[in-house]
Amino acid sequence: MSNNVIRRLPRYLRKLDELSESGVDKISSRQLGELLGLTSSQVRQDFNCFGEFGQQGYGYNVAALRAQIAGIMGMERGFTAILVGVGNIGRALMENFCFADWGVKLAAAFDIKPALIGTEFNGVHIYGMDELESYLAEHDTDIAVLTVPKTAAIPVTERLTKSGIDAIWNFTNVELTEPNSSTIVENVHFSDSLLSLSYYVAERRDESAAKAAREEK
Amino acid sequence: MSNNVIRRLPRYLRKLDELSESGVDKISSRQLGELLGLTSSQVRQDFNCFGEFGQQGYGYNVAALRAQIAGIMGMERGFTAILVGVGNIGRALMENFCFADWGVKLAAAFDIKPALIGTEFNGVHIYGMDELESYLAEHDTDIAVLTVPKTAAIPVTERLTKSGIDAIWNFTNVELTEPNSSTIVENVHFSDSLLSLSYYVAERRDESAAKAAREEK
DNA sequence: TAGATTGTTAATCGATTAACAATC
DNA sequence: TAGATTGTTAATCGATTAACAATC
Repeated sequence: MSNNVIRRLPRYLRKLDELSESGVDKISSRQLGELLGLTSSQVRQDFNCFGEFGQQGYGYNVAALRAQIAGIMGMERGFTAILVGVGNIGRALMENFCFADWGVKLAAAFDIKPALIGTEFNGVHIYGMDELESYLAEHDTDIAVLTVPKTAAIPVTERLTKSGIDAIWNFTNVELTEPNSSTIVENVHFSDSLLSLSYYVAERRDESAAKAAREEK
Repeated sequence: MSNNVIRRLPRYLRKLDELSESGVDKISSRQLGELLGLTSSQVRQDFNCFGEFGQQGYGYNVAALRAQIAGIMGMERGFTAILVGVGNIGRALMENFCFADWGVKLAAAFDIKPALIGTEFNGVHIYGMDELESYLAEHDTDIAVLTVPKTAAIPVTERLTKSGIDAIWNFTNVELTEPNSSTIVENVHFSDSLLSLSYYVAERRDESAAKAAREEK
């Protein structure tokens, strides 16, 4: 399936949740497209990749479509995750990000700081880093959330993959994607995001300056 | 400029920084492409969007190319930012994310919690939310980092845009992009990222299961 | 039934890849 | 000079959009 489609599915999901909350229970591809800045054709093509979710002449049932997309994204599979590195970002995720809302169970966290080991954040137990391998040997784990400092990124990743972890949600600003690795890596690169924003701001400022120059003439 | 190209530029930049640190001072489009999983054609096309950065028969000078990309991304423009909402994510950004590395000056932060107002994080002063408008009236500000709780996202965004902010780095899980708005919004949607990862994990598990079933037959 | 909207095929558009002359 | 690699045009590929028959 095209990566572009995969990246749009979560947006549909969020918008459908929003519509549900507002009491909307049916929607057409045209309406949904307008809400997300997409054409109705694209919306229909996206859904048709996975089957027939709508009803001709009627549109899509919001709840049913939501459930279909949730299924496609793997939200009903009971995936479990561990978080490695309980620093600021790790803590922000543990305290403010609701993994369960997206079908993922955050089962444990790991850190090297003695003061943190044995404590809990939001009901999640924090183990010492030396317990990582033994924990993973005993608990089926699908995803590792990597929130360690930059310098620890590579060695910790090696320990994780050696213990059989094949999916990493990477919050370190280190490129983990290796050419021959079979590990699934999803990067949250804050710097890339900020730089993209910076580019568009720069472009906007140039346009304003050009416009001002034209008007002065 | 194509959005795809813009999203690749920060990756080139990070890789070039890495190469610089390792003492590499020239690189060909083929080598750079291999490091990032791109074809040499694509690398050359991307750079040619902005001018001629290389030298035939030689390749690209790492430092010069890095400087060119930094310029394109607006890193030399001295953009300033404020951060609104000093919760866990806000604090994680203030303490661990080096805005200066990407050419952005984080000049101030804002929160409603009286205990935080007047304190500093990493050298950045925290103002009360009621000082937001007066601060923005006095200080040229290019970017607002939005790290407030979900419920505050929309009202705070309105206050920001009314005060002339035209670029928002959005960490709330709320869709701010409005059809007719001229505000530049860059979203960091953790949930979208996790769901994409979840999709690829689900796909991988299905493949493994299919393979196991084939072998059993 | 008439109107609406899907599912799906065909047409268009844009992005990536291939190829190669220019040139260092 | 010979080899290497860019800059750039042309070819290919894939994604988006348009169109419309099917059908609720």
